Amino acid sequence: MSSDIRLTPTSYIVLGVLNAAGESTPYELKQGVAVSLGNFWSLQHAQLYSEPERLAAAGYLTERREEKGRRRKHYKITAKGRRALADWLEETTDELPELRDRALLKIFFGADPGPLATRQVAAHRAKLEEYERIAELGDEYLPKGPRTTLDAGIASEKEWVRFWSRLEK
Amino acid sequence: MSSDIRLTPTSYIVLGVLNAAGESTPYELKQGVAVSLGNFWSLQHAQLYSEPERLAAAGYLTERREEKGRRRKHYKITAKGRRALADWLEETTDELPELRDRALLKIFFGADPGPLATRQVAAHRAKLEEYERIAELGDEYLPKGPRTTLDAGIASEKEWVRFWSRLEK
DNA sequence: CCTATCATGTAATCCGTTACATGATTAT
DNA sequence: ATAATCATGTAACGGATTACATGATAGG
Repeated sequence: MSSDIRLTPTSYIVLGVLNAAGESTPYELKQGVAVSLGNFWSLQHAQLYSEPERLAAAGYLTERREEKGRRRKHYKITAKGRRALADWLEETTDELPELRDRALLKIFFGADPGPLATRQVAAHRAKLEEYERIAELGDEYLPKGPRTTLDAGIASEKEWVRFWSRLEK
Repeated sequence: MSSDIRLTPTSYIVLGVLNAAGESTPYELKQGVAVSLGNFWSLQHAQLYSEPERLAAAGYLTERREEKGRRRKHYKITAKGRRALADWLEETTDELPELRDRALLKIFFGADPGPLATRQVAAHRAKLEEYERIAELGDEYLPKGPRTTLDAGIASEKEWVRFWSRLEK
């Protein structure tokens, strides 16, 4: 039973959200992810249908389907799921993120920085403001984890605004 | 002829390297990518075999196979390939990168920041030093594009060192 | 000469994206 | 009522990773 599968970041996102939110449908997952997580790790909505299925088949979630009406699927994390999540949370890692910035890739291959920089500065400024507006809400509205990642996002966006601004001239 | 395919960042990496380096084998591509590009956009070596094949089938590259010995494949960019690369380089974009940092993902879901931060600080410091050593070589050894992305990498690593250091206590 | 490592390639799998489709709700 | 949008789901495709495999070269 429950063939063992590889758990990807996507898996942990589903487990994490489900653990915090309790039983949810894929659509609710989507909502949960979009809010804050989506800013630094976005998912396609289709993944929020297929991934829970995968996890359920392997025993990390239970699946309950509505009998009538929309026949929606509801997922809930199991003990096995909670354990997997907890284990993952405890493991440290020295893996570094990659930038994977398409604009930067163009620069690498010799694109003219000027026009690119103009658009990138604008886009990063907009994102930064969005984050700062959320941060102003105050800590009562944000759990500690999301709050910290928001700080990371703000710091990172500030750096990018600086970087592209320098390139703009 | 030459069914049209979707060009992904991977495609442009192959086109870009091939454009700069001239005719190359997948292994040489790998070397070319590893050096500097690999720091912010890494690829699996297998992709450097399959992607050129895909591009060649669509007319962006020519493929020449050694008749004897290792029967290695040599790829060269075509006029169509150069045009595609040039077009892509000219297009600006306001697409933003995502952080996609696994360590940060753990933080988001409530992992204890301390132990994670310790390892991350060390890893980011090491990367930063590696970059700074390259930067010290001076601009004669670095084309302008790679030099700019190196600067981005340095700025970004500094920011991450600051971020994780703050979390460490 | 043997072993380890580098160089080279293919195959299989699987995850992620894109596309397609339809059932509910809300707004006009 | 009708259109538009939100909510929900499946299917197909393709790119990326992993695993497998073997030929060359260098070091002991």
